[in-house]
Amino acid sequence: MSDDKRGGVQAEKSRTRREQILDAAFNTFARRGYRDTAMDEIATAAQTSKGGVYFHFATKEAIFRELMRSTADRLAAKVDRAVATETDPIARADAALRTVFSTFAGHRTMARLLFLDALGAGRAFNDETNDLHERFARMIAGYLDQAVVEGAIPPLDTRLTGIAWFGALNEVVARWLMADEPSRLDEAYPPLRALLLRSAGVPEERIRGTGPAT
Amino acid sequence: MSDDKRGGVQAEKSRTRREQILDAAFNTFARRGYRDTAMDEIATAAQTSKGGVYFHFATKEAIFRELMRSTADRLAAKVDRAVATETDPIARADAALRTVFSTFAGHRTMARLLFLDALGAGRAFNDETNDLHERFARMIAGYLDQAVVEGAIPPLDTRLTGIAWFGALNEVVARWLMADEPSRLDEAYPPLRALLLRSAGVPEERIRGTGPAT
DNA sequence: TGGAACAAACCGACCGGTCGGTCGGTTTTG
DNA sequence: CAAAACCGACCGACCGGTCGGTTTGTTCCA
Repeated sequence: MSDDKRGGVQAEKSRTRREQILDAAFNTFARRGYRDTAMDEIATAAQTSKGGVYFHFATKEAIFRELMRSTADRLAAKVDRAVATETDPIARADAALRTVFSTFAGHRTMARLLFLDALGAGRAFNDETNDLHERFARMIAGYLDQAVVEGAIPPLDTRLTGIAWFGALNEVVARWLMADEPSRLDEAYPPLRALLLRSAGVPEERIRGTGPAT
Repeated sequence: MSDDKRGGVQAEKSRTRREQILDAAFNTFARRGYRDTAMDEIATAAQTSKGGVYFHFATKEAIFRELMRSTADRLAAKVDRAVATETDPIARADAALRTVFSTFAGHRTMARLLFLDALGAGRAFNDETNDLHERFARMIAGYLDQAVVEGAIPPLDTRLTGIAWFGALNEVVARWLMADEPSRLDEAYPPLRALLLRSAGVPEERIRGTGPAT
């Protein structure tokens, strides 16, 4: 977009200021959420004025968009690079997962910006959402505990599994809501069922065997 | 909270009106999101006035809270009931999953309210978030496709698996961000790794075998 | 070299609109 | 007639975006 080849002091300063603003916006968005962040805050944090910010960016949304994309770009590139160093598919999965984890562990803010969807609204919404997730994750974990006790599945980290199951379910439903994909939610049931059961160590015969008529 | 035993016409009407408001709020929140819903909208949709709404509820947040909780209660109860009809753990998992799916399929609004976290903010945030999820889900699916081609994992619905994996990862990270659990994100790596690999049909020996030293 | 002329970058007071919540008053019910 | 329920005009705070004006850097010519 901006291939400024002329390296004047002015253009240089401009680029720097742009980065300052992006940086300030990144931190503020990650800390206070999109809606609760005022343009004045970004301006102040970037040590400039609102007018200055609006010289570099058209709207608040534009800042957010650019931030989101570039951050995601960086993460995706990092993962791609890590994956490229391996050849075995499983080693690749390991590399990808480890890259994401270590990146987030080192940059909580990045994780917040990219992965905390509910951060768009204020505290009220956020807290309530949080409780809901916690609640369902626990519910699933409880059932998993029972299954372990009854010997239906091998012992495992039921807490983590509950969280992961809920996350997977949530995401599938969210995709359906947002993109109408699949057109009928039920279509996602068989593969998701199989995936979840497998993930808990249910033997393949049992998965195929007990499946309802679809 | 409100154990009104006296069954006067007044109290009855009051309860009805309360329900009306809750109902209107439910629909409006689900359609337009928390922040974008104005109290006047709720009032109008409930065929009353803002003053009327504020007679029954203290704040906007209180309405949302009650709505979220009661809706979650209903869903959880429904799942519990469905699960109770089965004894075999796998049949129970089936029942739970099917209940959620069919409930949501029949009540999209409920799904939106409960499962679309990003709905708290406006369109801008929502769209961007949506793109991000789509992007990473596709990325994962792409790698899974490779793994299938190379024969490392059996053929499966890579699209759905990509979505589910991302959802699981997202949720684990989100829990860490919100509740500091686990305190160090890395601690979630081994169990999540195992869970994801298992879900894709990687044999148990491979999962245990290739694991990094941690 | 100096300085006029021009443009890029920046500033912050201000505007327009929104919205949660309030309050004095009115209607309905017991 | 008292209490409950309801109404809607209004208030005050907030906030994204604008705009006229100022500062800073760049160019070019005498």
